Amino acid sequence: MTAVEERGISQAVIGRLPRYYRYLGDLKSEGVERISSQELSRIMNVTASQIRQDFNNFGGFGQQGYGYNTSYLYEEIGKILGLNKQHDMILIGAGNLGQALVNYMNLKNRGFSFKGAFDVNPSLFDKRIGNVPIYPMDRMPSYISENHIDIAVLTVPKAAAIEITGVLAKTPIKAIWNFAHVDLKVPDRIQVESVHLQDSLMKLSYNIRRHEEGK
Amino acid sequence: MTAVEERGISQAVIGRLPRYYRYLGDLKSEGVERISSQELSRIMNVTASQIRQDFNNFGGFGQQGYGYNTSYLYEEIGKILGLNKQHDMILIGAGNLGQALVNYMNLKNRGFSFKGAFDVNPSLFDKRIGNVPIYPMDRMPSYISENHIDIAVLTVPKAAAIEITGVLAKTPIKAIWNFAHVDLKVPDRIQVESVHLQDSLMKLSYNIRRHEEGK
DNA sequence: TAGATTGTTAATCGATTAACAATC
DNA sequence: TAGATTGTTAATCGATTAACAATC
Repeated sequence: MTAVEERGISQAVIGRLPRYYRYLGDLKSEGVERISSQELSRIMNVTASQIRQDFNNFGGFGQQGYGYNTSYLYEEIGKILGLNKQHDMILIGAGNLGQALVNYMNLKNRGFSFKGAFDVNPSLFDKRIGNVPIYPMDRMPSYISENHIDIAVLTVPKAAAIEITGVLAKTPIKAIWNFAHVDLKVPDRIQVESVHLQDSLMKLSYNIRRHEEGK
Repeated sequence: MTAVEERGISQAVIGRLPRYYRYLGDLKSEGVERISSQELSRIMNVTASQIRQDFNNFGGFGQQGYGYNTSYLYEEIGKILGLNKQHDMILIGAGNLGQALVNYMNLKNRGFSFKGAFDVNPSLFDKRIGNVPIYPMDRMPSYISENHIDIAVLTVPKAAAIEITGVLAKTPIKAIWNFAHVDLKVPDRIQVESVHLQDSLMKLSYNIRRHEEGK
């Protein structure tokens, strides 16, 4: 796999990588040393063809007549996903959802770690979320520069999210994990991934209605 | 639009409906009475063709030479998404994330409302999340039947999620909104929508790496 | 009526699946 | 070597975009 070959992978493929990673992690901890695309296709409920095509976007990870080495494939997909690197994060908006994310991520995901939180509410400034201190919002830009923060996690209302994104665009932040119900406009150098909980619930609602109406 | 015509809408289309709904809601509250597919395409950054095709899956909502009536289109998409119906929900797993979701949803989304929460931790049983009481887990199945609960929101660890899904399959629950990092197996009559936060963050991580390596 | 814009068919594009030669 | 299974090309399928006739 060379850098050049990785050009132009579709988001459909990228979107499937975390799921492969999860299943391979499970197989690995079950002590499964090798797996064929056929076996994996049965477990994951996708076609073996798709599995082989997906992996081949990044070069050959398997061996004819043998299959894939579970540990090796797991590690390689981890590298593709950038999970071998440390990602330092800040929380912007220390409300319920934000606090839950900090507690959740700092326990489970070693590669991703919250270093600080920011809010506009002064009553939070002497508090912490677990070990993570809460600072006033206006210290956010300098904190990002000084502490080499990679990812800003946005858990603020819509209007605030747009405003703060403007501020973030002037910092060396690399990415925004957006939980606000709005599409953010950012320079190309900043990656955005949005979690639109309302949209997710609406899809569920659609499927309920559709099933009830017998379609 | 007849029931028959709605057969076989692709998930790609369904996935775009909440975004249309959001933009139309914004336009409506800005006082915009009509909109053409071309104008909307510019605002939403998709093709006008796709907009017209998407809407036409559900019948004609527009008028030649005029465009679409913003309010009417908004209401119709709302109906397609089942947002005109009340959805009663329970929380299963009253941890950080679960509590955040209850506080978040009960404030913002009138159609979706949490009626109760369930947990295995006895120290929570006399507490509430906002107005929502927390009950012992073993009362969950009877509560669902007696209170006609539509949606169970799963914010428990992986192993518990699988076990609880087995219990839910024996109740008249219509849908599961799953936040556990696992793919749930359910009977066809139960709809599942998963929010895999780890997967979302991994996609972001991939895009950071890819951008840094100049691809 | 003339202009605008939908609804809808046709063309294109991309993603998925099938097939099979290469090779371990 | 023979069997198994990948890597990869070809075929199919579905989704997106373009084009334009219908019609408000």
